[in-house]
Amino acid sequence: MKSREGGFLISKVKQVSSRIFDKKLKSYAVTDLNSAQGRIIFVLWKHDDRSISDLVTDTALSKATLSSMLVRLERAGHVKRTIDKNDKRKTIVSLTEKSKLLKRTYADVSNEMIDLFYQGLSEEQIDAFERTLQHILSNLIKFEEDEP
Amino acid sequence: MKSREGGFLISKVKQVSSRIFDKKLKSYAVTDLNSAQGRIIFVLWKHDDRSISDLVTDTALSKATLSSMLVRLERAGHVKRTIDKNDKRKTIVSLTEKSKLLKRTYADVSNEMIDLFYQGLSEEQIDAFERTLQHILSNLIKFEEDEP
DNA sequence: CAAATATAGTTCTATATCGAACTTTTGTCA
DNA sequence: TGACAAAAGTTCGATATAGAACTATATTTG
Repeated sequence: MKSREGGFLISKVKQVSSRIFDKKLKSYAVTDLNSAQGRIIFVLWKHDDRSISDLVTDTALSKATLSSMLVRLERAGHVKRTIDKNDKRKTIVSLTEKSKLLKRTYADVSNEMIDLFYQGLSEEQIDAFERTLQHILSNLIKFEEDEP
Repeated sequence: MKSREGGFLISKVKQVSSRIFDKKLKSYAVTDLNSAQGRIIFVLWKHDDRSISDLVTDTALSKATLSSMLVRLERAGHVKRTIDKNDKRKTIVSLTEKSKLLKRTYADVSNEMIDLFYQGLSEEQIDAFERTLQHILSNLIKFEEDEP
């Protein structure tokens, strides 16, 4: 059987790309948002006013992680948290104007990252890659849901 | 242009798979080694007695991260550190007997992870995926080396 | 309806991660 | 050779991350 090390490779890619992403953000004078926080803001740009449970699903982070990250994001003025009127257990996380202004710059950095990622690969290869990645993510999420 | 989010997907896959890996290790009664530490031990299994700089290359972690992780790994008895006779700046990291005994169990957990990862994919798809992953990693590493 | 259970978040504690600044040792070169 | 530069690690302070235990609210069920 062939030896596989997809998980190891993914860890390395994640490590290096986070470092580069953070450096690029700084080079664009984005000093009060890092790549980890950006992942959370990113999902809110796609769908604002989400509960923390929703963000757990969207980001694949634990609720403990999100809880503390949101404190920092709120302190930095990127999001605000309000309690859901209809269900007082829920917290609704919303973007502020400040974070909306960052969207364009963040998108530029993201695009630079994507260009770097996929340098030297064809559209077909990229399509196949992202499809496989999505498939792997589904496998993992299904597993995590089945044995909590 | 098509919207790409490979980096975002990879972050999520890394997040979920690390959580699952840690849970699997515990289920195998491996309580004094987690997945992050395992990544370091893993490269030492492939090539023992490496300097910390070598490990920076092999693991894609920063030297600051490795420095503190190795303290914990040494304290837990998984590795020992010795100063290179010929170059006193260098530290040589070596596996202990204890960590060698873990190799089989760790490999079992790794294989379970790989099976889960690639469930429902063909050998060809997996080959292509790992090749692309390797390509992306090369792109990133080259970039990081070029602008330090 | 009251008690039991489930859901949503927070807090606590520990590890992981990194950049920047630092020390020590080695290498270079005028 | 002596000063300067480069290389190898460590330390420090900050953020990221998660499991376990906890609080508060909502839902289910007898």
